Amino acid sequence: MAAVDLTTHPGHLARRLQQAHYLLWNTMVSEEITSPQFAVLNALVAEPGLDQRTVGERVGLDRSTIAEVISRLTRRELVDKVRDPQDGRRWLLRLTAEGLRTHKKLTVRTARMNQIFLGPLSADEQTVFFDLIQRVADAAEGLRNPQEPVAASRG
Amino acid sequence: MAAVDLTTHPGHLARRLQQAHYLLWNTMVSEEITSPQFAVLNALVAEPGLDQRTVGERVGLDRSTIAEVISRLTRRELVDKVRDPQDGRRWLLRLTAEGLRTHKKLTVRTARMNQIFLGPLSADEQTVFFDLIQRVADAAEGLRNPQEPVAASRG
DNA sequence: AAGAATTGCTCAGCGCACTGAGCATTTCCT
DNA sequence: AGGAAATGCTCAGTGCGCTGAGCAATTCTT
Repeated sequence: MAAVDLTTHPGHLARRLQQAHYLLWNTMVSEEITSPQFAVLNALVAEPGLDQRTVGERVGLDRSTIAEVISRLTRRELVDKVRDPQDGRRWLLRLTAEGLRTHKKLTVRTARMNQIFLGPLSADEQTVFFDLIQRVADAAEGLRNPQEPVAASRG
Repeated sequence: MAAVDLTTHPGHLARRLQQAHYLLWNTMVSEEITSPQFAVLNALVAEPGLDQRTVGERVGLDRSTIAEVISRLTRRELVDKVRDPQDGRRWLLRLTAEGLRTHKKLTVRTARMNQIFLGPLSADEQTVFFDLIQRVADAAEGLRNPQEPVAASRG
């Protein structure tokens, strides 16, 4: 008899929120391209020619996951991958024409979907919603990636 | 040049929030038992003898996922599974003694973790945080599971 | 009582997400 | 120049999460 109320557990809420989003995305945006895939396309629109690791950093995906996502995008010919001639370890990534078209199309649909998704909240509440989630996520990420001790400042 | 700002995309924020939580859980709560697994244990503490589908409903997992989670929990001997003698389609689920002990232990650690996780927010903000996320998630789930039309109330 | 529909569960297939191990290239240090 | 360290990526393994197809037991209908 020590069951806990999961509605006060942020992890549980985060999972439910993401699932709900996933379903809505599937019906309103695309059944082919997923939300993380869109995030990658978007990162490459902003900064063409990024390498794989950096793209992962921009969208918040680790080395293994970003590799898989990109392999799916290249298989669909939305992204091009070429070895960096300056540094043979890197793959440089770039959208194809088709990739750019896809990004454009999904941008519109995503905006529509977000409106529906956030519909239950007033404009003010939406702002708060973004702010709170971001602060929590940023702080937690900070716990894992402790800042470089900013060089040795004595002591 | 039509890149979008992902920090205003609830889906992206939800994913980051969940990842951040996942990492913290791993370091502060358990490397063996995951958050969804804990949710299942918790549901069975509250209502012993539930069937698989209903547990899934309680914690927000679909039929396939709940089957996998439960198979891991039974493999670890935290949960017992017996055929319902009244209805041969059902598996009835119940915690083992070990499962109960595990739930107890993790309840404590989870509470500690939640404090850290929500640390960046004031008490008031935490309340708002729960409220906003829950409203959005509930509404989105409602879109997918439209209420039974409450019988035919004329026209 | 027999057939149809429903229900609980399993299985295969896809995709996201992480870790640890390992490979190849580059860079850094002596 | 030559070895050590760092860096970008891949691979194998585990777990969550969804869909569609299918099986077996139950319930509903006639």
